[in-house]
Amino acid sequence: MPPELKIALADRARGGTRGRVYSALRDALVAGRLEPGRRLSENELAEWLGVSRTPVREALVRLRDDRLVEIVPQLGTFVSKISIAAVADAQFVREALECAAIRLAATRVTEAELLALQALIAQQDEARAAGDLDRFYLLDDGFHSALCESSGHAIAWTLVQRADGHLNRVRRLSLPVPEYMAEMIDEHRSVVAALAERDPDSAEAVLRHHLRMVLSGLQPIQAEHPEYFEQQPA
Amino acid sequence: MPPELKIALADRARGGTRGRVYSALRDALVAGRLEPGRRLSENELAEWLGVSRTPVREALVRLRDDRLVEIVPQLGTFVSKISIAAVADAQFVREALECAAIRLAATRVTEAELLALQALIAQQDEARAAGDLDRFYLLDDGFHSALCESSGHAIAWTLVQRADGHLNRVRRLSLPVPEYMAEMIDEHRSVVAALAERDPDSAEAVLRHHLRMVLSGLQPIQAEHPEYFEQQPA
DNA sequence: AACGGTGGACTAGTATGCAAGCGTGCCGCC
DNA sequence: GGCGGCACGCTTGCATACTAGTCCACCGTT
Repeated sequence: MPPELKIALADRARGGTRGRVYSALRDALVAGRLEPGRRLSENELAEWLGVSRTPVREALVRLRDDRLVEIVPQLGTFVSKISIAAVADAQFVREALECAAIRLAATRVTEAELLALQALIAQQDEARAAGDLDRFYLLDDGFHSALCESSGHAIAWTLVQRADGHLNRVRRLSLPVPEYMAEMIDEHRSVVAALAERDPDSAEAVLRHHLRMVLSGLQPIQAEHPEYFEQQPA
Repeated sequence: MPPELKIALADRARGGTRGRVYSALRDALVAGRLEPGRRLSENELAEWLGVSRTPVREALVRLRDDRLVEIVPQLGTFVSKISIAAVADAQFVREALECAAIRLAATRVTEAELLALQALIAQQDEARAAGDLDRFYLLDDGFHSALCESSGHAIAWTLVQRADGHLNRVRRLSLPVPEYMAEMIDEHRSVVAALAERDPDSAEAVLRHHLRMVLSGLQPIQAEHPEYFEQQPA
C-alpha cells in the first residue's frame, strides 16, 4: 500500500502538504486501493505519506465531509462502505446539478468549447481502444467538467465531485466492462450533438439518460463484492 | 465581538470542540457579525473561543471550502467579500438542487409532512408579526430543509447550506425589509399548495420564482454596503 | 473450565512548539 | 527630502507532545 500512495502523492506538487495528502487519499479511496470497511489510522497514514499527523487529520476531516471515511472518536477512522442510499443521493445531486448546467450550456456554449468537447471524445476513443481504464476515467471526468464549465457555473462540477465519492467508486468498479465504454462514448457524442443544436430539452434528456447508465452497473458489482457494501437494514 | 461568539458557542454543545467552533464561526460570518473583508487570525479566534489553534484551524479549512473565508499562507485569513459571481453560483446550485428535490417531493410527500410544512408557515407568520428576524430566518431554513427531506434526499439541503454562504449573507442583509417577509410567507403557502396537489411542474415553477426573490434584494444591498462586495473587474 | 476484572496498547482530540514567508515600519544613505 | 534596504513582528504551515477514552487480551478467581 505505501508505494502506491507515495506515487500518487508525488504526482501533485500543488497545494502544499495538506492538498497533496487529500488528493492522494481521495485517489486511493475512489480507486479502491483503500477498500471499503478497512480501518485507517492517522499514525499509519502519516508514516506512509512521510508527513505528520496534522495534515493527515485535516485531509480526513474533508474526506468525512465527502462521506468517504467515517471518523469514530477514540476508536478509529474507517473507509466508508458503499451505501445504496449514499449512491442514490450522489446520483440525485449529480443529475440535478449537471442537468441544470447543461440547460444553461445549451444556450451559451461557444464553438470553441464544442470543439474541445469533441476532442475529448476522440481521446476517449483512443483510451478505449488502448484499454487504458485510468485514462478513460480521467477523460470522462474532464468531459463532464468541461460541460459544467460551459454553463458558466464551474462550481457545479466541484460540488458534483465532492458529493460523488460513493458513486465514483461504483464507476471505477464497473468500468472494466468494455462495452460500457463504447456506449458511454456514443452517449457523449449525442450530448455534444444536442448542445451543438442549442437544444436544452434534448441535451438534458440525453445527459440524464447517460448519467443513469452508471446505476445499471450497480447490482452486478454488489453481487460480486458484497463486502464492499453497507448492509441494508431489513 | 468576543461575547457574541461565546454565546453562539455555548448554544451548541454537540459535536465536540471542532463542531462548536465551526458552527460559531459560521453563524458569525453568515449573520455578518464578522464583516466581509475583515482580517481574522487563528490566534485571536482561538483566544476568543477559549480553545487552541488546532480546532480553529480545522474549522477555517472547512469554511474555506464553503467560500466564506480566504486563507492566504503566511499572510492571514480574511472574511470573503461577497462576490456577485459567488452569489450567482450559489443561486444556481440552490435552484438546481431544491427544484429537483421538490419535483420528487411532489410525488411522494405525505399528509403528515404537508401538515408540518403548514405548521412551519404559521410559525413564520408569528415571527413576522413579532418582528423577530432571527427566528424568521431559522424558520425559513427549516421550511426549505423540510422540503428537501420530503424528497427523500436530505443531502440536498446539506449541500445547499454549505454552498450558500454568500447567498445567505445577502439574505440576512435583505431580511429587514418587512414586506419581503410577508411575500415570502405567501410564496411558501403557494409551494405547499402545489405540493398538496401533487403537481411537480407547478411546485417547481413556484419554488423557482420564490428562490429568485432573494436576488431582487441584491442591488439595494450592494448600493448600501459597497464595502462588503468584491470589486468587479471592469 | 468459565467468568470477571484489570492493565496495556491502541485510538482520535487537543494543545503547544518550531519553521518559513510575507508585510511593514524604521533607519541609514544618497 | 526621497529612496533603498534591513530587521522585526506578524501570519499560517507543519511537527510533536500530551490527554482522555475505547478495545482487547491476559490473568486471577470461582
